[in-house]
Amino acid sequence: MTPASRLLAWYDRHRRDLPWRAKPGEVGDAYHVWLSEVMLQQTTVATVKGYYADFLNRWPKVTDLANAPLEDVLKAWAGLGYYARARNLHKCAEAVARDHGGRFPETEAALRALPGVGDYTAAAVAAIAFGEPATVVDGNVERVMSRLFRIETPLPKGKAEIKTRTATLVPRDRPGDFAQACMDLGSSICTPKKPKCLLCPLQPDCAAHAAGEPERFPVKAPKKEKPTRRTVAFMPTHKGHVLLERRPPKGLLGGMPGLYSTPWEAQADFPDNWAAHAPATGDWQLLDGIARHTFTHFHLETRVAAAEISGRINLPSGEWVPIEDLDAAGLPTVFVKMVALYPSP
DNA sequence: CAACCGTGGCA
DNA sequence: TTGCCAAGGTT
Repeated sequence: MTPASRLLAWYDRHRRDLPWRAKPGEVGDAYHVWLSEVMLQQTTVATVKGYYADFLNRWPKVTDLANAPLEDVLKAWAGLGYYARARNLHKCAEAVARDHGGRFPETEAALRALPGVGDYTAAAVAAIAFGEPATVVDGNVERVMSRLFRIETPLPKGKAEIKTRTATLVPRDRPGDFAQACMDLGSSICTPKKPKCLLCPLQPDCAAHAAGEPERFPVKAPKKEKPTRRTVAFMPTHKGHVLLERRPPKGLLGGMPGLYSTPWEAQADFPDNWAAHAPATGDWQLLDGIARHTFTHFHLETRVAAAEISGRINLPSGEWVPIEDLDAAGLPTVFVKMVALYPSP
């Protein structure tokens, strides 16, 4: 018995039924596989399920998604995070429609050239949807393989070695199932903390288990500390509406709607000249409470100021939204937290 | 190649 | 409460 055959036998017994997963023996639909893989980047299965169903219901084919306005796609993506994924998702759909006749290319290299498709996603779609013997390496596979082979090189440097070792295991006949089996094993058995080695089909092959130290792997480079940035955000209201800005198309929360605010800067306290950054003149009053949110590389603390705006309004990029419709405005979570400080009637 | 880029769940 | 982490990609 090889590790791959042990793993596939385990997979056939414990296979999870997921919305984007093909029935046993069937090949996956490339559009479904791609959409799910992009959504699953750094995002949990539980979170993705609802978004995946919404997207497929609204845009049944990749050409439908290509024809949708970017703004609609961003709004449907709101709350999922990493909004560059949504921008690239739309770009990729356009590329498939325009350059590939509405069908996904079937080789790993051609997939890799699409926007938002990196090494992992290209390999996953190639293996799962097209049966190509591609080597799929995600966070789960890194953990499984670093333990199996007891790889001491810290991540991310050790990823090259992990991919090389993984490639030697990929079975030519079931590369897609092998990839999904590795990921399922990593998420259910070979977990970061307290791995269930007694239930693991690879236990007989596992070097880290043999050494009695599975939890020490994968070895990772030390992380940097996150600074805290502080800002004052503005809720300019007018007859039951609030003024939102459209953020610049790239960068943090790019292309998404949000509240106007002072610049988000690392500082010991909230800015005292905040009123100078208000998007309109008014009797600005700081609301009670602090909204806290953590991004990938910094913490953000926000105080919110509100004012009823009267007189002439002249703000080109802003949009007035009924306060009661804010939950449907497609706001990123950080702004949902800020808005929550505003007293509800 | 290191920095940038969200969010929610959980110990 | 805090840190960790989850089916990564781009620059």
